[in-house]
Amino acid sequence: MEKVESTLFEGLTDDEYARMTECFKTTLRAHRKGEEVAIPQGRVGVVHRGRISVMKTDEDGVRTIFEQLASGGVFGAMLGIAAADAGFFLVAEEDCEVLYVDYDHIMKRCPKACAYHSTIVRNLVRLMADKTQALSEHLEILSHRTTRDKLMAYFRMLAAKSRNPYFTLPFSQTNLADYLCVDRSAMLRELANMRREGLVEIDRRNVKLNLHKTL
Amino acid sequence: MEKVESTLFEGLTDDEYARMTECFKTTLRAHRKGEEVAIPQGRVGVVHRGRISVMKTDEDGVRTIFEQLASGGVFGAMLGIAAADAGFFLVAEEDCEVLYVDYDHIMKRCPKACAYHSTIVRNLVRLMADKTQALSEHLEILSHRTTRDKLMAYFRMLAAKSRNPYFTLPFSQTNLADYLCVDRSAMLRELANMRREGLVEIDRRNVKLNLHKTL
DNA sequence: GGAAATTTGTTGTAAATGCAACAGAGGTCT
DNA sequence: AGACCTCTGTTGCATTTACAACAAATTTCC
Repeated sequence: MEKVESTLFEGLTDDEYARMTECFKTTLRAHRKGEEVAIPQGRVGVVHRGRISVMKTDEDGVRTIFEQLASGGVFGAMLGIAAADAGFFLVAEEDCEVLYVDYDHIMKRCPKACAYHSTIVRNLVRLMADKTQALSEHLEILSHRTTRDKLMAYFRMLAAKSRNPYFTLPFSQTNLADYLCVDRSAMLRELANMRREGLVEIDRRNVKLNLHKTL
Repeated sequence: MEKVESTLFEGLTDDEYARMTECFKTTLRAHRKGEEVAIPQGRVGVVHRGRISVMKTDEDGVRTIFEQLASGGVFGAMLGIAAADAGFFLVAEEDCEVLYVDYDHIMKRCPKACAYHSTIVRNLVRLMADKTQALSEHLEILSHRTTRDKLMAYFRMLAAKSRNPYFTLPFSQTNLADYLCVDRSAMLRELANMRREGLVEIDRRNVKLNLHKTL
C-alpha cells in the first residue's frame, strides 16, 4: 500500500510509516459521492480526501447537519456520534477516501514504546482538538436565539476565516438552514430582509458581508 | 506535592508519577466558588475537583452556558474556547481544584520516549473524547427547533443517564434556560404546559419524566 | 439535449418565542 | 432576625418562526 499523507501520520519517517502499517490495522476505504458512510464502531475514521457530512434526522423528519468533515476530520462512535440508533448518519458529499484505525490499538499501552506509536497518539490529540474547535463554533452559532443572529454569527466567522468580506458557503442555502437549525423558508425570509437592509449581498453560495452596517 | 488522582495520570506507577511531575510543569490550583477562572492559554486545564461552567455573554447581554465541566473535564484556548475576546469566560460553581499542564510539553516529541509521557497523552485523548461527547450532546439538544423538543431531548438524556425517570438537574431552571438557549419565561411557560399535560413533574431541580406520555 | 432532481425564492397563517415587567418563595450572609 | 439576592412563576404583547404550499431557476445525470 502506498503511503497515505494524513495529519494522523505527520512526523513519521518512511521507515516508521512502514512499520506502523504492519503494527496498526489501518484500512483505507473509498466512498462514492452520495453514499452513506457507516459509523465506525471500534475504530476511528480520518477523512483523507473529500468531504463527509455528519447528519441526523429526528422522528419528525427534521434534518440537521452537525458537522462537515473535511480532510483531517475525525469521527467514530467514541467521538461524539451517538450511534445510528439516535438517527445519526454520515454522507459522503464528494468522492472520499477515509482512513480507519483501530481505536483500542491506538490506546493500548505499547510494550515496545515505539516512537511512532506515541507520535500517532499526539497527532490524534491535535485532530480531536480541531474537532472540539469545530463543535464549539457550531455551538456558539446555535447559541444565538434569532435566525438573523445565527446567520450573522456564521457569516462573520466565515469572513474572519477567509480574511475577506467576500466568501463562499461550504454548502447550499438549503443545507445552511439545516446547519443553523432553522426553517429554510424562515431563513430565506430573513436573508431577504437583510439583503434589503444592505447587510449582506448573497448569490447562491457567494456572500458579501457589509461589516460597516453591522455595528 | 502529594499525588493527585486524576484520569490524566491514570495508569502511572508511583515512580512514573514522581518522574512525571519533574518533567512536566504541572500545577494544581484551587479556585473558590463563584470565582472567575482564567482561560489557560498555553496550557490545558483538567478539573480535578469541583465544577466549572463555560459561559459566554454576547454584546446584547444574553448569557449562554456552553458546558459544565465536572471532574475530568478538560478546557483551554486550544480546546474550543475561542478566548475571552469573544465573550467567553469560566466560573467555578463550587470550590475547585484544577490541574494545569503545559500543552506544548505534552505535544512535544519526547526524546526519551518515556512510557509515562505517552500514557498521559493517551489519557488526554480519552478526556478529549469525553469532551467531544458532551459537546455533541449539547449540539444534539440545540438542534431541536422548539423549546419543548429541547426540554424533552434534555430530560430524556438525563433520564437515560441516571436510568431512572426521576433525576436531578445539574443546575437551576434559570441556568437551564441558558443551557438550552431559550428565553427563561418562554421556557417556564412551556414547562407549565408540559406539566399540565402530564408529561413531566418538576419541583425545583427534581424532575420526573413520564415517558409513557411522550410517544 | 432533455428529463429529473435539487435548489432558490415567495407568501399566508397559526403558533411559538423573546422581551419586559412584576410578585412571591426560598436561600444566604452577617 | 432581617436585609439582600437569586430563583421560580406568571402574564401581555409585538415579533419571529415553523409549517405548508407553490413557482421558477439551476444543476445533475443519462
